[in-house]
Amino acid sequence: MITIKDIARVAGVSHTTVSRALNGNPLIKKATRDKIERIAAEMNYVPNYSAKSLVTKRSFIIGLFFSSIEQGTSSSFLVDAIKGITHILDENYNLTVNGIDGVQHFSNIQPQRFDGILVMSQSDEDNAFIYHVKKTGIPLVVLNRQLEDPGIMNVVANDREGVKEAIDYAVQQGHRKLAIIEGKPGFKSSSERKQGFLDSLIAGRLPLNPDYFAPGDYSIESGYAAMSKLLSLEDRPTAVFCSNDDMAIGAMNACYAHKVQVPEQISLIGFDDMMFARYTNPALTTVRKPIAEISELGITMLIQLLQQPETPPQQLFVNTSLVVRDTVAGI
Amino acid sequence: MITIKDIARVAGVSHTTVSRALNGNPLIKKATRDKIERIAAEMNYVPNYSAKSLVTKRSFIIGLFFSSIEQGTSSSFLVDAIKGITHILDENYNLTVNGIDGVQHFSNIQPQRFDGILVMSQSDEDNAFIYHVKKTGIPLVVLNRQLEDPGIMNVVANDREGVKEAIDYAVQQGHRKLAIIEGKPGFKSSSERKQGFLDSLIAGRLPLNPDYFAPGDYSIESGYAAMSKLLSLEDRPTAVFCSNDDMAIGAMNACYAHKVQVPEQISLIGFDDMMFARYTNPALTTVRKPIAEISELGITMLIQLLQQPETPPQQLFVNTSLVVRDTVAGI
DNA sequence: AACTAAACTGAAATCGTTAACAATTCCATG
DNA sequence: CATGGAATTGTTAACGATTTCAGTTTAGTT
Repeated sequence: MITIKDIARVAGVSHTTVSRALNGNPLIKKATRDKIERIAAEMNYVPNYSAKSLVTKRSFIIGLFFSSIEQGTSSSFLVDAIKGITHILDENYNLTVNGIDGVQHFSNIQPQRFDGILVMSQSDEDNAFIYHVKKTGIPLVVLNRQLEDPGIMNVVANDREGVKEAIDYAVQQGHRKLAIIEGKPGFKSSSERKQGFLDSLIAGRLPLNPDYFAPGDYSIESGYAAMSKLLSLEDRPTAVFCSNDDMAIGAMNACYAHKVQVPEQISLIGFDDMMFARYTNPALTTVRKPIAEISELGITMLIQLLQQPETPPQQLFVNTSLVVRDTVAGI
Repeated sequence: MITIKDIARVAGVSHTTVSRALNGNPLIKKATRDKIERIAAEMNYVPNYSAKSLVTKRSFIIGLFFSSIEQGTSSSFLVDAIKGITHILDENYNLTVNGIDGVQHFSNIQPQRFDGILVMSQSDEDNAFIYHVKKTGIPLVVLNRQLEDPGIMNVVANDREGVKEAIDYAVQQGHRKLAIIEGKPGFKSSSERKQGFLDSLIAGRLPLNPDYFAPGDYSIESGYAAMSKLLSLEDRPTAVFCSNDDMAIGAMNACYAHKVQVPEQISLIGFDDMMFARYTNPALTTVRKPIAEISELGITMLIQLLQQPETPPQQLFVNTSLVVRDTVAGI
């Protein structure tokens, strides 16, 4: 492996000059700089990042942390996030992917190891981790889950608004008996989406039937089970909002199993707009949650934070949008 | 940040002794070691990985490279791989996730930056990258795509066998007119699966109808298009093998659109067994490809390779298995 | 021509760790 | 009680970069 000293020898200058030339230090004369750059290129020089890190105290590693990657995180979610980030992040940085639940020792999370951290948070339980990171002083952006703390940079979708819009649409189509299959208890998104659902019903002065609130946990299976329960009701709802698309798919399966026609007999609305939503049968009407955009915005903010640590934390919202397909019928 | 020198001062020994004690060097007396470990724990010492890396020339970073993460890689694929790896990999290592198509400068891939590299390869085009890595001497394991080169550690599923088994099953159900929707041209998996398809037809002495070979590219859309073409044939096939589940979903949608009943009028077989395969309607009969197992085996081999660089490269096969659900009817 | 400020380059220290080699301590032995 | 080898521990020099501070050119003024 060749080092700046090798280059210095060839160029007939000191290694200090080489370091400066290669790092764009303005003190170096153009002629010298050009010569050094040429030689460095010829010799296929690549800086030793460990040495660089040791003295500059930067690791060139950005950590992306999910609540969990083993469970509860749907795959489109994870992928869209990674896509959004690698799309923006330049090649000098390495992106590492971890599950918070896999972090045994918080002590492994320190400034020397991560230049910045993105947390794709789904649950309040992430708070311990988030506050640890904050305490270490590592630049931090929390995505996807709205935080109470205004001291942390936060990028989220307005789930609540998005759901309200979708339910408004269903109401407008004539539905009066609306049910919800709720998300995983404890997840902020679950309560946000439920709130949006309630907002719409209340705005429309519709009755709230306790039977129409079915518990779920974001898994396909739970959607199936919840829907089965709703279908067994004497007074069935005419439309069901599923707190994510996975559960909507489970719900749709339950309808098939019970020989209930979608949307003729019951309407369905999902949330996320994952890749397959367009390809269910019938195609799923859902609320699009722009995870890729959230991630892109998040990494952009993080880079900003790396360059200007004094950037004041803000809370940024990304808009969801209603995607009308074929699972909601007019009444 | 506290260093081994701080600990040394407190413990009244030299920093070398501290280093040795903390690294399990057998030369250190038990009493001394215990004392040092206690102090280190009390002081919340965490080693500086940059410094460690600089002198040991190990980066504690494992790179996971996909052919692309922007396109062509289905999300369940990416996620299952990450899951499998993080499941095995211990916390001292960082896992970075990259797309080969995002690597601008091969020079960034050097031993000082990666202790080991896993390539989840889908295309011959990855070869340039793979051989660059091999040349640098970074321990390397290539997953998912079978290589010609016996000098590289390689973990793959026996796609061909798996497909043959699936087609044999369809034949056994009475099908004689079988079509295939092929995978992305240039991808090794595409030709392997096609071979498995051919193997079965040939073994069953069935005719090969050129109309029954429809091109695809692994995307849902291409499955839809290919199926539409097959359905428009005068002499339709009775069963269609789709080279992955995404295309099977597209194909199923085409059937719906053309009001063709699955499996009554046409049978469908997929490949991968992704999470949603169980939840299509009807549930998809498919070949399960154990990406998580492949990844786990791969990272295990890689760790082996890190510890014993002289481990001879081998080619390991992981078995696929036929998952019978509801898209293949008897004739 | 002499002087001075600006422009540029270099020497040496530093980051936190490991490792080669040297030095010390400890005990059993003669 | 000296002695010698084994068992421990310490000294010092890397590793490859950046940075501080000092030194040398260069160019501009008088």
